[in-house]
Amino acid sequence: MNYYEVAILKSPQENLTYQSLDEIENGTKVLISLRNRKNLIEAVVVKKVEEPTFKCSDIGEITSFFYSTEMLEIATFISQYYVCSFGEAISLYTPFNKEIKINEEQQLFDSKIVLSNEQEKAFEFYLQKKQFLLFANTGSGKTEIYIKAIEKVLNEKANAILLMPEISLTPQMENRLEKVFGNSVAIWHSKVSKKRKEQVLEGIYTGNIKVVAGARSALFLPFKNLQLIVVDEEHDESYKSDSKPRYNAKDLSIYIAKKYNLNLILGSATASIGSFHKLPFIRLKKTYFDTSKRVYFDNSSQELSVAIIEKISTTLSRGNQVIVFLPTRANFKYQICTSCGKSVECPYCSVSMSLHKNDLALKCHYCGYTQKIPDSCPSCGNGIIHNLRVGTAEVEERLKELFPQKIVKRFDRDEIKTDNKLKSVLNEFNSNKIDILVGTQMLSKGHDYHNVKLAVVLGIDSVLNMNSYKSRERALSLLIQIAGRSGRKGEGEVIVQTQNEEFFDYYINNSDYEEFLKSELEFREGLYPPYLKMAKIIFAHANGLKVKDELDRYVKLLKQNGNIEVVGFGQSPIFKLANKYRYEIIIRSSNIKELLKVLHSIKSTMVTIDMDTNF
DNA sequence: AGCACGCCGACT
DNA sequence: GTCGGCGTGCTC
Repeated sequence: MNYYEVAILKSPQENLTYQSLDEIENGTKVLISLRNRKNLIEAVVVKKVEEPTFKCSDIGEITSFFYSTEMLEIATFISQYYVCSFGEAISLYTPFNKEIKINEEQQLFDSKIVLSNEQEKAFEFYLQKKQFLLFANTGSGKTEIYIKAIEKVLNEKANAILLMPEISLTPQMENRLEKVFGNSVAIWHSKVSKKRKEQVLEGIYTGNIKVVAGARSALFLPFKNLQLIVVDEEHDESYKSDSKPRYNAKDLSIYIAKKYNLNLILGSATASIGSFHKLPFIRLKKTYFDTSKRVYFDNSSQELSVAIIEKISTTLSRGNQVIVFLPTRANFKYQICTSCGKSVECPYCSVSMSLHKNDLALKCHYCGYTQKIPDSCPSCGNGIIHNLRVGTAEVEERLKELFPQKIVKRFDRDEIKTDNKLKSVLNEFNSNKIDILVGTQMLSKGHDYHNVKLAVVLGIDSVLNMNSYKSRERALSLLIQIAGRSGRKGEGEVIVQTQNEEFFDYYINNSDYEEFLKSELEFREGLYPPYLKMAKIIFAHANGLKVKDELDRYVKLLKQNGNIEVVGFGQSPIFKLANKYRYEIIIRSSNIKELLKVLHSIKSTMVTIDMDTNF
């Protein structure tokens, strides 16, 4: 009889031991029974072990799917670093299939791309360093370098992965890749249909699909000979998963590339501080079109000041387009009573609800709860609910009043719900059928706008004033990303509404982002990442008293540990979410081993651990 | 995470 | 009396 340690897929429980008469290789996917469950469940053989002291059950079925040694190793790392079970970590992967034969036919690609001198230098740097940060201004031609690098790897019979945040939002990348790699490239993200995913997997198994451009999950596809990972817009915080395992696909890419000596390109116009600290970088500043950008500041606090309206008006009268950016989604972020100052809160989550004018309703952004707009304040009964902080729909309405002869459209998650809608709005905009596009973060994410000569940035102060050590990085990179959308060909203007002109002006007009990264690194030394590690311990339970007790118990316990520091603790920013009360503890340490030891020692059903949390 | 067990209130 | 609520605890 053989005995095997087995990890149960998607289960938080520890590995168990099963027996079988068969000789089973490590990584094989098997089906087992568990005492309390009626159906067979999926598990992975981790290793062969000695006969245990307790009685074992038989392995029910051996499948033809298997996880490679590398997959098992990386999953081990994930379970250690991001604090989850091995079963949860390995579940991120799609296994290989033994039954499908690989098509060995060699295919050569010719991108026909000729790199500029600057780009050539960056490519040489890549060949020399293997893993590097492509710190390249908007419009300096990052994509050509990605394609060249992918082309080279594919022509050496290897595979490549290109990670992008929200790839479903960037159809132009898809087009460019398909032009060069044809049927050998596939797109992979959560919105790809089940049927298409099966096709793509089949293609990866047979070797016909050699490169995948995708979201986080593309990192876990069963490529036989992965040699390159490209992480586009590497500063983007959406690479961090917010469900268990809470891994960061960018950080994991760095880990994997270093461990297996793979090629790695992290690309961004506003490089993250972490990557800037960790990797050699090359700067690409020159843009194809000689763009001259002028950035103006406006310190008014009205939604649309006279100066802003004038700028928009001038731009439009010259036949050019305008984008207007806001950090919030709905019409107004907060509804505040003019008499008692309270806002209307969601009954399930302790957050203020947002106004959706089309539906005449208040909507909770976290749980989706919707209610009618109350006629008077629900707290004091006599005040009127007043709108604070403007949103996209409100600005859209205002602009339509101001420029009735112009076409104004909204570009946010409420408006753009499908791929087709996205493509059609982008098409309309790029063929000049829309004059002003009003939107949120979505506006800043890598789209090419050809005729935009003015970017209006509203509400950036609310990003800068958020209570996080990352606020400055977030606000400045966001501003630069949006500014990059204006004047891609020729002259462009940006007008920023802010009370913090000094900060933005210094790094935009007098200095640059590299300078900012260096000063920020100085500021963070000894206090924040990348110099030390931070983690958040989240406590959640329907019983508010119970969870508070648990929090207090752990605060006391953690404060006694000399190897880590309790930075803070208390109610979560959203105290009540989906009917659960939430508290959190933030800890940090320069000693990663000790930090992880502490995190692994926490055994509580109320707790979720978030390593390298996006504060 | 599931899933069962078990101990309490409300129904034919 | 038993149906079903979800709190607690276990899974080789």
